Amino acid sequence: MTIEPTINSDADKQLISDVISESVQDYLKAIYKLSNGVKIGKINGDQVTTSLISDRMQVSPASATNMIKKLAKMRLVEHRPYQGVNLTETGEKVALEIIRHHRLLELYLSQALGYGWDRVDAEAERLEHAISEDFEDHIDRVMGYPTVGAHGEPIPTKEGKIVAHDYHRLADIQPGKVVRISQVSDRSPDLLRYLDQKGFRLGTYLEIRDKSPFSGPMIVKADDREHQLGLDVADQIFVVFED
Amino acid sequence: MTIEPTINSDADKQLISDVISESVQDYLKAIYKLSNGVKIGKINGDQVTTSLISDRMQVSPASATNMIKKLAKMRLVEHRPYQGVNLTETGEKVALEIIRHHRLLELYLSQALGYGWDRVDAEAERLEHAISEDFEDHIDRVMGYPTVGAHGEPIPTKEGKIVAHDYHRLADIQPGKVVRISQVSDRSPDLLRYLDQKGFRLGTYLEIRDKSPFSGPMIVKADDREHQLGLDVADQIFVVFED
DNA sequence: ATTGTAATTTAGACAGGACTAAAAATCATC
DNA sequence: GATGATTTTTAGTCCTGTCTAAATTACAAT
Repeated sequence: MTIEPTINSDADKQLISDVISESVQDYLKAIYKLSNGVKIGKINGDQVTTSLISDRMQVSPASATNMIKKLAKMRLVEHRPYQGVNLTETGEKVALEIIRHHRLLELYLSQALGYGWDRVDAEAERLEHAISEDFEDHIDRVMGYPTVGAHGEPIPTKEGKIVAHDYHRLADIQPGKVVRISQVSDRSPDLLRYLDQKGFRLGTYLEIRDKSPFSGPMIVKADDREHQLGLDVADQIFVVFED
Repeated sequence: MTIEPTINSDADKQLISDVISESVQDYLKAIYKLSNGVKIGKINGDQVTTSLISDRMQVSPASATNMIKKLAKMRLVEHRPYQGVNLTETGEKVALEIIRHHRLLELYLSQALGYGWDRVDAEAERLEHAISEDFEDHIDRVMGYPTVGAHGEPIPTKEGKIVAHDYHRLADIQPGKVVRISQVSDRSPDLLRYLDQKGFRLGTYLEIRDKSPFSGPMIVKADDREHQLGLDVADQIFVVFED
C-alpha cells in the first residue's frame, strides 16, 4: 500500500510513469515551476501555497490540499500546514524528469515535425507523460543532445541537473543597450504568435530605443524596424547582453 | 514559419480523447480486433464474448461485464447478455481511429526514430491516446500518407475506412510455393526478435520446402538458407504468392 | 430431461482524484 | 489586541474503473 518513489536506484530502473500517477506528476511539475520559475508580480516569500497550486492546476483549493497531503505522505513534498510546500529532493527529481520530457518534446516537435513555437507546449503537455525512457533517449540523440529548449529554457539532464541561466527581463533593460532574445515564456500561445508575427525569434537582436515612464511601452529596434512593446510583453521576454 | 490558423471545418469536431476515456478506447480497440482480427485456433461464432474481452484486456470478467454495459449505454456496442457484443458503427469508427493512431505511430517510430519492429507496439500503445489530430496529420505527412503499417497491417484512413488484405497464413502454404512475407503479428516482441534474427522482414521471399505432418515444423528457404519454423510461428506470418 | 461445469452477471467494496459546503486557522487593519 | 476577511483544511459526495464473492444463466454430457 505504501508507495515508494525511490527512482534513483540504478538496479530497479523503473519508469516514473509506472510508479507515480500522471496527476501527481503534474502537481510536482507545477510546484517546481512555482518555486523555481520567474516570479511574476507579487513575490511570495519562497513558499508555494495551496492557492497558488490550485490556481495553476485549475482545481479547487480543497482538491489541492488533498493532493498536497498525498504528496507529503509520499515524501515528494514537505508540507507546513497553512504555510505551503517545498519539494523534497525526490520530488524535485521527478519534476525535473517531467520537465525534461516536456522540453525535449517541444524541441523535437518544432525541429523535426515543423510545429510552430506557439503550438509545441500544448502537444508536449499531452505527450510528456506517455513517452518511455527509450523514446526520450531516441529524440535526445536525434537532436544531438540539446541543452536548450524551443523557447530557450534549459533542458534538465537525465540525472536531474539543470543549469540556471541568469537572463534579464527585457522590461528591465535601459535604452541604448543591444540585447539578444534568449528565452520566452512557453505558456502563452497568443504571445508567441504575436512575437512570431513581428519576426522575433530566439537569437533575434534588439536595440532598446526608448522606455516610456509609468510602465508605458518600450520601443525596440529589430531588423531595422521599430516595435512598440507593452510591458506585459516585455516582461515575458528574456535577453542577454550582446558583447 | 507560417502562421496557420488551423481551421476546423466542423465546428463541433471534437477530439475523441476528450470525449471518450482511454479505457473505453482500449476496450473498443480490443473488441474490434477480436471481431475483425484473424481467428486463431477456435472459431467463436463471430461473437465477441465477455471472457475473450476480459482475457485480452487483462481484467476480471466482472470488470469486462461492467465496461460492456457502459459501452452499450454509450451506444458504442450492442450487447446481447450472456451472448456477446458487436461494435456499432460509431464504436467501430472510434476503434479505427485508435488503430490508425497506433499504426501510424508504429511506422513513424520504426522509420523516423529507428525503433526495431519488436519495440514499436509497446511504445505506440503508450502514445496512441496522447497524440492530437495535429500530430497524427504531421506524422502522416512526414511519412507520405502511408497505407501499410510497420508489420504490414493496413492503416485505416482518417475517415475510418480500412482495406482488408486477404493474405494467407504461411502455415497453410503447400511445399513448392514461393511467397513473400506481407504481414506479421505485432503483439509478440519475442517472435519479432526471432524473425529479425533470421533475417525475416516484410517483403522477404520464402520458398516452402517441406511440411512435416501432424502439425510439425515447416522448412522454408530464405536468402539461400533453410529455416525450420514451428507451427505457432508459421501461424503468425502472413504471405502473398509471388507471381 | 437432468445435472454438473463453465461463463456471465450482480452485488458490494475500494482507490484515485475531483467537487461543494462548512469549519478552522491565519492575516490584515484598526 | 480584537475583529473581519481571506486561506486552508476537513467532511462528505461523486464518478471511473477496478476487484472479489456470490448468484444466475447457458452449455454439454449423460
